[in-house]
This record gives sequence, C-alpha cells and structure tokens, in this order.
Amino acid sequence: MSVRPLRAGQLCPVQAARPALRRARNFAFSEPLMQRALDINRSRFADWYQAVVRDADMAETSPVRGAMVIKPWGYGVWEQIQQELDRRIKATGHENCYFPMFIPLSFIAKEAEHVEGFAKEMAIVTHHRLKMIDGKLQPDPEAKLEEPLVVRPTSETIIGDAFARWIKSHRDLPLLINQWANVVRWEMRPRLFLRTTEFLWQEGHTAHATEAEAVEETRKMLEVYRSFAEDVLAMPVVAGEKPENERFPGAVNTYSIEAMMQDGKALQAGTSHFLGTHFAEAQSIKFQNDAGGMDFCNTTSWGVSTRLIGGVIMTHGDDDGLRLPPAIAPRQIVVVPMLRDKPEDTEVLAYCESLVEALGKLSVFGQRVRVLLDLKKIKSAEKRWNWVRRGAPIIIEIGPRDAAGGNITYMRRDTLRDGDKVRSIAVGRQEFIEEKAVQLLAEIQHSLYSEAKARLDANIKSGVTDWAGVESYFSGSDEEFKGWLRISWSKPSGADLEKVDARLKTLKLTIRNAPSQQPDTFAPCLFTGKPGVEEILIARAY
RNA sequence: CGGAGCGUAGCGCAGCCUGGUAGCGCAUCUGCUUUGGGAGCAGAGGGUCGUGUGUUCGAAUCACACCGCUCCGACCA
Repeated sequence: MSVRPLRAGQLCPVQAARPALRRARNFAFSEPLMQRALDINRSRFADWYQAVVRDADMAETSPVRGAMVIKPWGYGVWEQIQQELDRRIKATGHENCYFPMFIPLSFIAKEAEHVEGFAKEMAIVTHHRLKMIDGKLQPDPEAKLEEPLVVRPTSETIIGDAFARWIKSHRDLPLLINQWANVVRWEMRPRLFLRTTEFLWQEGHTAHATEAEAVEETRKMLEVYRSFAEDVLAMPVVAGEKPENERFPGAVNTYSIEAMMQDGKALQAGTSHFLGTHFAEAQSIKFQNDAGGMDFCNTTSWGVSTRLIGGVIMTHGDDDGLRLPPAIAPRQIVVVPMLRDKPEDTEVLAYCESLVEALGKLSVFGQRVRVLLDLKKIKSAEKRWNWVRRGAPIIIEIGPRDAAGGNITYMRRDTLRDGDKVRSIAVGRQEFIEEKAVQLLAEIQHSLYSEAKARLDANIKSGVTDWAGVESYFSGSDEEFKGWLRISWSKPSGADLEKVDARLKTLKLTIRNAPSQQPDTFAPCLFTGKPGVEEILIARAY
C-alpha cells in the first residue's frame, strides 16, 4: 500500500462515503467507487485535514476568531499526551508549577530580542472594569490599569522574575521547573491545532550554574521530545539545531524536532532552547558560586503544544479519517454490540459487558487497557463508522452468533481494508483476551510508526549539490507531493544567511534544522560553493 | 495585514448570470418491513439564504459596507 498522498486527479474525484451520497453528487464515476468514511481524500490535503478534525470529533472553531473548542475526543488525546509526557518530564527531575497568565508589560520589555520577537502577536489587558456608557458596555476609562498586562505568549520573563528571587546560591541549582498552561499568540492565519490564537502546552524552564550543564539540559529535553514523539505518538522526527534566523527570540541556540506530514511538509513538533545568560542578565538571575563570587545563571526553556495533535492527524490519518496510535487513544478498544430489537439482544449485551470487563483488566504500555462499550442509541453500523473516523485502534463488533459461539469479530484501524473491503477478523473470545488484544495494540502502535518512518526515510533526498537541483526537486504543481532535501552548506550568518533565506523563499522553502547526526565530511556549500561544514534539511513547512 | 475565492438546514451542495419570497442527498424524528452488520419503503421536523444598509411593488438573487472561512503571501509552537 502506498503511503504517499494521492495526487490531484489520481483517483476518482470524490470518494463518497455512503452509496446514497454518490447519487447526490454531480460526479460521473468512471471507476468503481471506493467507499470511504470521509467524503474527501488526501489529494486535497488542507480540506482533508479539516474534514478529519471535524468528522473525528476532535475540535471545532469557536466564536472567538482563531481560538478553538477542543471536544472530548480531541481533549482525551491531549490528556493521554499530558499524562505520558508529564511522567517523562518528572522522570528527568523536573517539578510542576503554575505561574500567572498575566505578565506585566515591563517584564516582557526586559529582553530586547524577546520583545521584538513577540511584540506583533500580543494580547494586552488594559482595564479591570466595564461600564455602560451611552448604552454601550465598554471598558471604564476610570478603571485603566497603571501598567498594562500582556497575556502570556510564553513565560520566560515571569518565571525568570521568580527565579531571580528563588536562586541565591549554587546550592539552589539546577532549578528545574515545568508548567502546563495555555498561552496566547495573536496569529494571522489560524488552523485548528496547528496554529491557534490560544493553545495549550507545556513549558519547561531551568536555570544552571554552568553553560555546559544548561546545554546538556537543552539537548536532554530535545531527546525526551524525540523519544516521546516516536515511541508514544508513533511520529518519526528528525532532531537537530535550528539555523540562526529561526531561533527563539532571545535564545543562543534553538533545537527542534521536525516531523514529515503526508503532504511532505515539515511540522516543527517541539523546541528546546539554550538561552545562555541572556534572560539571566536581563532579569538579574544570579547566584553566589562556590568561590564566593556572583555569576549569572544559564537558563533553558522547552515546550510542546496541542500542535502535536495536528501532527498525529497529518501523520497517521487516511481516507477513512483518523488513525490513533494506541498509546494515546482515549479508547483503545471499542466494543459495538450489534443489537436488533430481538430477545437475543440481552445475551449479546451480557456477553459484551463481560468482555469489556475482562479487557479492562489487561495492561498495555504500562497502563490498563482503555475499553469502551458503545451503548449509544444509534444504529450499530453508524457506530462502527464513527469509531473508524475517530481512529479507535481496535473496533469489536459482537452479534448474536459471536455471543453464542464464544467469538469476537474485530477490525484493526491501521489496516482497516483489504483493497476496498473492510477486513473483519473473527477470533475466539479467550484467545483475544489472553493474547490477541494486548499483542494487537502493541502491533498497531509499531506498524503506524513503521509506516510513517518508511515515508520519512524515503522522502529525504540527499545528493543534491546545486541550486538547479533544488529548483528541479521542488518544481511542478504545489499540489504535488514534495519531500525534504538534505544538503550541505557553509553555515553563513547575518546578511549572508538572509540572502540564502530569501533565495529559499522563492521556492517557499525554509531551513528546518541541522540534524544532530552529521557525517564526517561535507560536500561544498550548495549556496556559496565554500567548504561545507554542516548538513541541513530544507523543506516546505507548516 | 495584502492578493484570490467562498459564506444557502448538522454535513456536502444546487438555485444567483436572466429578482417573484428556498431545493437535493446524507444526517435527524415517526411508522412498517429487514437483520453477520455503512438496509428498504412511507411520512415528518429543521433554514429570517453570514450581518447590515441600499435599489425595487418585490432581494438568496442586484449594489455598497462589515464579519467570518479557505488558499496564497508576511508571521509563527
């Protein structure tokens, strides 16, 4: 099965979901219709993405422009992400805190680059009271704040303020803090999960006595993100360092993990920043060293957000909707009883209940298996397709014959179809409970990763050494799948880097990162012809 | 915020050019039939056609403004 996205016009124009839907559409079908759970396929990737978010019941837009409502199934995925990542953050010695969402304007102003980077996307609170004036409810001019508050776009400054008070001596270091919070960045072009005005994230902030220790922390957390993305989200990534022009405002170095979406675009899925003493100097985060002198701390910050959910959708989704890796599926196994208003319904239900109870006692990925018996009063067939669209890893259907024969019939969401046909697999109840269930969940987790990993590996092209090669690789229609290029460069900076960036921009390309794994020797710089010092990934990006 | 396109029932769309006061499929509800699984038949509910102003005897349809969405550009986790 090809994992590459379908190209425009490659398949029938629309893969209608239900037979009757086909009649409603003004399309002439020359080929046998492929019935899918979505009414759109990945050839129109942006529309497909929105359809998955909607049909999988993940989220919807809200009355506030750019802000989204995360629905139970989408939030359930976030809760799984939080739970497992929180465990890993704590396992590396960090503690959770909570800081205010309001930051005094003067705090933000302290670090010059930091202000510049965020000034354009700030929400500002200026009043603390409303008043009816001329029949209109509006901010009371007499209740103006002496100092405006910005709604945090990130918390370096307010946490730095606390750090300055908390840290006195080298014995207070390292200070390792994390917080789960919402942040606001006034985005011009919102997209559900990928870029919203308000989003949920986790932000780690640490302070260290030495540069070496802070750099190590920065890399350690990048590695936590890499392994989390790959092991838990089944989303292969390339970890590496961002070029100078893509750094976090105020950082010395920024590292990222980059994931490849099914349209070939790169998604920055997590970042880790070494901040040097920039914020420490701006905010006086100092400590007395063991020789009695005063030193500035070296600080770091790192974060991942609800954007990860968008990454999961665009990594694993198919033409039937979402496919969730079992490790983050709010429900890993969903049992759909096939009821038909007949006496044997009672037996079917009892059989389902005992099955769900037995499955719920199993463990996988170090936790109890999450099972749901779907008793919603809608047609059984409708239930099945709802769970297909939502991406439940295993969907079990139980009819009277299963109940009587001690069997179960299941579908794997990752390999739902054989050609166009849905694959329903029958197996003995005991066998399923005792071996299959756990084994299948592990297998699905693994197979989703392998599929995505194969796509990533197959679509990072090396060996292009000149600009003409870049142009030809990224030529053609924008609808077409384009992967990434891995090229050698001389790592220019300042104005020279800007030139490179401008050139890349003509092809809508950006430098993603310089992968951590580098070869021993380098081809000459693709841009300047000078000796190469590093390999970087260039790609179109979200 | 600039360029383009689009906003008609929960979803997907037709109607708009050539104004006469709203239609299709899916979904929803009811009844009957059906039942190893995305069922059939009959009937029903649901829309002040994004918002406002204007033109007109009459506006989903024409004009203007605003709002929102999508794509492209600038910005970004």
